[in-house]
Amino acid sequence: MAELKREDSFGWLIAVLSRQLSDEFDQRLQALGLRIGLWPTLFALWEEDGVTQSVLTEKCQTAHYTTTRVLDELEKRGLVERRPHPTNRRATTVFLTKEGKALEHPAVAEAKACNARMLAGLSRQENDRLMTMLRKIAGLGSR
Amino acid sequence: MAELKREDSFGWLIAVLSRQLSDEFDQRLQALGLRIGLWPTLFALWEEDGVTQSVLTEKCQTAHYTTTRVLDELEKRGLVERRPHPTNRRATTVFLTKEGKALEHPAVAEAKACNARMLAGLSRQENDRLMTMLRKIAGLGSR
DNA sequence: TATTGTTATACTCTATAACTATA
DNA sequence: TATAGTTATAGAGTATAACAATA
Repeated sequence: MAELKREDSFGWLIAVLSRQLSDEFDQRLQALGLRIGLWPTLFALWEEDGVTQSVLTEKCQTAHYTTTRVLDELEKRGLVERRPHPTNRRATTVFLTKEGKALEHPAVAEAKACNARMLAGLSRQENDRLMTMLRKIAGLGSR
Repeated sequence: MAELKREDSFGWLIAVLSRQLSDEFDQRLQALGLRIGLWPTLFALWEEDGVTQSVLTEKCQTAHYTTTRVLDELEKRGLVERRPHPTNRRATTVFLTKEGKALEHPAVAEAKACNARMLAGLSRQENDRLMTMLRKIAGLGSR
């Protein structure tokens, strides 16, 4: 008999849910010609574009070389443009193209659908309580 | 302005927490000479050893080739033994060695410490409610 | 023909580090 | 010397598929 039960481990539950969510979301994004690896960067740009790559790196909580490669792919697909920074010649600023901007609505709709499906079994009150606690744990204040 | 806020997305919160947890847990396991990739298989064996690889594959929700490689590594480290199945000559049964069994207590202690640190900001009642909701979402009944 | 397990291959993510160019 | 970004390389996870042995 094990010393710990799976279902009693927060980490185990989070790992299971994370896997379920990323699988489902990745599949949904395929319908838009995207993949989940492109999502954090696109999302950050929908929040605010015209920022430098180092800003994107920080917002995505990823590594600078990952940002480089994701932007290469996004640029190749015509979703973003790299433009020289007006004053700092080392820096590059990143802008969404019209095509990149147009993807926000359908992509966010898929994200919302994904969340809704996962949380379908909870009441509105449970849903709110859950989100509040998760934000607290993730270190985002109670809001 | 974005159509969706990060902190309002269940999926985004789960992804952040999953990353935090796996980073912390992996670091804790290093102190025991383990890594996180070995954990699901070891955990399944602590629950019950002497099972076949296909059973482990199912319990770990992974792929059969992953089980093969993880067991290769565990065997090389002297934590498990593969033995022929008594009646089915295709199948292999997997047993923990004394060393593999001895790791359960310290490894589970790290898992519990990891969970406790993540949930430190919640009251006992919040903790219980959170776990109940997560189990529900993950499809594990309300327990 | 289906099952059990191994191997080959490839793609993504992650991590370290070396590199260019600018500040 | 530090910053911004690119590139090379390697380890780990994941996926498909081919394969051998057995049922």
